[in-house]
Amino acid sequence: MNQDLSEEEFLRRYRSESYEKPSVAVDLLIFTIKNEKLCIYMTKRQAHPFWGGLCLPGVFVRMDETLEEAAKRCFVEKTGFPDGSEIYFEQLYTWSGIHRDPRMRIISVSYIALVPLEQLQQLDKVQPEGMKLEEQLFVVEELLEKGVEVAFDHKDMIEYGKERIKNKAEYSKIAFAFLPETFTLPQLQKTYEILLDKSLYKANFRKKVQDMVEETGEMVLSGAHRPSKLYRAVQGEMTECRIGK
Amino acid sequence: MNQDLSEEEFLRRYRSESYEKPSVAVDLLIFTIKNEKLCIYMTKRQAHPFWGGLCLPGVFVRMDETLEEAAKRCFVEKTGFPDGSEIYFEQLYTWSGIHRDPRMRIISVSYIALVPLEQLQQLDKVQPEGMKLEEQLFVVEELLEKGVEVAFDHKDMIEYGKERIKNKAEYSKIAFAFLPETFTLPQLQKTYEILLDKSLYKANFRKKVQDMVEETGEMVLSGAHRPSKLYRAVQGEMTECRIGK
DNA sequence: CTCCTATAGTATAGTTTTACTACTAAGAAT
DNA sequence: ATTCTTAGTAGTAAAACTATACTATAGGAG
Repeated sequence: MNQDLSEEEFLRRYRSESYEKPSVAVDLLIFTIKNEKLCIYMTKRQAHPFWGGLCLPGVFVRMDETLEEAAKRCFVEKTGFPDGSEIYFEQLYTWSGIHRDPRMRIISVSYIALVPLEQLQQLDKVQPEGMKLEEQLFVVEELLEKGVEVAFDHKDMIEYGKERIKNKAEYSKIAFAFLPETFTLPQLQKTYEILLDKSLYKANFRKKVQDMVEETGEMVLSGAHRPSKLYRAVQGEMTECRIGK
Repeated sequence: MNQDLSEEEFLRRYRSESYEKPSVAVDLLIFTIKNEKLCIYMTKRQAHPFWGGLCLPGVFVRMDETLEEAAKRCFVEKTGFPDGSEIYFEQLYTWSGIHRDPRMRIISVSYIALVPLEQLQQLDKVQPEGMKLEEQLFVVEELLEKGVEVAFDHKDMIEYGKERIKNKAEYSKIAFAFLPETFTLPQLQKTYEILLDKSLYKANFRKKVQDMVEETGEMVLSGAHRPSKLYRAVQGEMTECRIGK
């Protein structure tokens, strides 16, 4: 046996293939905003364990794909989403509890996907009958309540994902990921308020976002009142931004 | 074949063991501050690939341990660190590039450990001769320069870890993790300045941290000038804090 | 002993941000 | 025309932040 090799090297070269390995999966948290509430896509389990419980969509990671590719594959397989439109993806956390799946050792890398509701509704038009995506959206706050049956450690994932989104809403532009290409400022403000879970002052809010948006020139009418201007997100990376205080 | 099972379930129950799986490893980023610079512990590779290049310590994840346990085991194996004193650990990111290790598919979960230099120096007293930890500390900024040979994707990890620390320094208490139990405010300020990579105003800084620290009653003398008070971090979770702006 | 230098620590003025109120604007409904 | 509703703007007091100037206390030089 080659004494020049470090232990690590030794392990890597000679024994790794013969050791038992955990499986690696990706679980996907597809968030959207519906009826002014943060919602997440879940399916009902039709098998043991956690029969009847709600669970996140997931796939096993293949040998020829990265985690991000697996997450996107998972998204495509569940939603029938066509290439082209861009979806916000972000790695969330890697979960490794030894018995998190009672059947076998699975390490799961969770990913967040943020999708405007309009886009999910678009996708529903090309779904095979039955299974409409929109009908599988659950209000995050309600899922997190005690007593709700969520499979595996997926409730922890949702809690963690919700917090991540809340934190990032403060200093990044992720709120825009929940909105369509063009939107009004009241819509944008409402989105921030939902994510941050607090109300904001209109005048202050507008000052803060003014450098992140630009007018499209169009207006939208949404009821018996003054119409509002349509905006779009200005291109380019963040120039710094801080919304919630 | 049971048609009641979802595809996912089907995979999990019947085929997962027979599929090829990636290996799962943990790589550890041990950060400390030395000579007023952010440094990281690295070892020199004595084998192909990347012979002579610097790399992070890592271990394969065992079937009976979580990722966090593997990270701590890695730390103990490299440093001889005794149980008792508390070290800050945090999961950083999971790296999955298909050829990130040219020998085989390894998915690596990176962890950050923040250690006060004094503690590494303590550990050195119980090291087997040779291999002093302190001598394997490298200045992060220098490592990230072009031309420096860092093995695998470990340069990306270091870059990412550095940014994480910088960001978290602003709104969390991680700066304290680089300091011993007791410290002076100029020391704390310097730590923040190193992590945030900018200078801060003394008076303003002190106002901001005043609720996070408490006086020990002792003083320290460090030269031909007024001595400074010793402080310790106040217990309890963050009450909110924002240092760099 | 006095003065000088160096760093510890404090006081405070000026600026920006935040919290909040009050207004005008523009559509629909009556 | 009047009223209702939401869009959008103006302005202000209080709080927080930025920046500078100050005092305090040690060692060392003369």
